[in-house]
Amino acid sequence: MRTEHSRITDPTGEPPAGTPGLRADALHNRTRILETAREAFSTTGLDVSMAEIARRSGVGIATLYRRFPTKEALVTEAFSDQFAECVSVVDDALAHPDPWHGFCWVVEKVCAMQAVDRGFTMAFLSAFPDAAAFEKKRADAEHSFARLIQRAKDAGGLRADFAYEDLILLLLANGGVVTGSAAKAPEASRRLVAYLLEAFRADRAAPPADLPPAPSLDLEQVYCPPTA
Amino acid sequence: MRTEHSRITDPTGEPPAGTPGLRADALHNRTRILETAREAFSTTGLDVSMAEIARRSGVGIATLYRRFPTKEALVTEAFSDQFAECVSVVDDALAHPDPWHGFCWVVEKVCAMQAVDRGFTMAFLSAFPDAAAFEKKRADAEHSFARLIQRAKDAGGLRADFAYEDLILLLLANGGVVTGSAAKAPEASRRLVAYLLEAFRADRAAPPADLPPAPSLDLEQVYCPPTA
DNA sequence: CACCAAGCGGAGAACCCTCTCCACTTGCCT
DNA sequence: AGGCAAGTGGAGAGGGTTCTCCGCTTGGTG
Repeated sequence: MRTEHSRITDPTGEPPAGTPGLRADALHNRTRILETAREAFSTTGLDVSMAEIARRSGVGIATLYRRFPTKEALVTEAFSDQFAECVSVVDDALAHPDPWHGFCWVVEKVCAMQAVDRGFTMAFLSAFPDAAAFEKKRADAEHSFARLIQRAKDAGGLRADFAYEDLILLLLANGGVVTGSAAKAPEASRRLVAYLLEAFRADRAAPPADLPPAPSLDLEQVYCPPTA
Repeated sequence: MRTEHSRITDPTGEPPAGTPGLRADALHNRTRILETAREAFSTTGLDVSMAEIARRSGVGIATLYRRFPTKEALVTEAFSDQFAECVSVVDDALAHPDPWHGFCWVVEKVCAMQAVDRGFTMAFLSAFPDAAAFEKKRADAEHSFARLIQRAKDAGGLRADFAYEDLILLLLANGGVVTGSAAKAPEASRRLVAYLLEAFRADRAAPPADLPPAPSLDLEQVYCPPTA
């Protein structure tokens, strides 16, 4: 038998078990910190200081830093739920009977998430590129999305020269609109997405294809603004 | 007659006469500072420190600050040329015989300028919203652009529900793509612009107009990221 | 050619930020 | 009930930024 304090050992091996054996009060604090952080990052953006989050959570800075050794760790953890939601949105879209509508749905959904949450936008556009925790999920989502694209093309809804990188292009564009349009972000984002989806349609047969080639974008090599 | 040092009084009342009576060496420094700043802001973005600019210019920080009392002043001055170029691009477009091509031309041109100059993008998207020096020019450009839109609509090239705010939408989107795609910015920007221009065309008769209404964006109320 | 205001450089003030150290308190198990 | 590891808070280190102060240098003119 364990002579140590046999913490909340969490017999269910559930995924978010990032909290191995934590004393009850500590766990409570951790939860509060995460709530505060989510709230703050959502409304203000990623550039809320750690001191501010500690203050709003009613804990000392040291506590915050013991639970989340770096700011990056806190951000990663705070947004992991929404990130997972993104992934599941893609999977839902694959289940949609009409490939083109599935495609539109996922684009609209993810962009709407970006629009409503400033911090998520930044986190998503890999403001912290080495958030290894996201990598696996991102890879999965990429794979699923590639299938979604193929299906939508085959069904004739999506133009044939649509490239996977165009999704990143759209996300970056949407990110710019969202961070740029403040309170009006949701409407602005919706309008941009509507325009772009229209341009992505196959039926409006592409004019002399004067579309420049896709520049092989990669969320990894994305520039991260002055958040660091 | 003036008993003071009768500086370079600049008899030509040329517009950029922001330098009233400056000693020769001082003026030389000022020029060098501006060159350095333009270069630095272009490649690195607006978040180059004043100390760095002073160092690269080979002057002390105090000199830099005496010539440009705030960083904002320096940015404003550094980009005033390119800003003026934007304005003239719009005017050139108005001279173009084909309204739709004129419209496309100005959009492509301005977005290309954004794509090639990271600092200009930030400055343009009013990272410094109270740069009063820009206000007049901006107002002029807005007016000219409104005429351009009307002409393009009348000629049947531009879809009728295009709103002036869509230009801002496009600029913000382009800004996001540019800051997000680092070295590949020019290609990425060109591809985005091609997509959007396609969506703006009138001929591809708008489907059941499920386009959300334009959200009355305004470059004034634009959120400025963590540049300040 | 001498004078002196204009111009200069760099130290440092004041303010942010992230993250660390350490003495004190407290939950939990025996 | 008592012991002790786990948990805590706040001061402060170390880095960044913009911008200021002040004593020294120098261009240009009478």
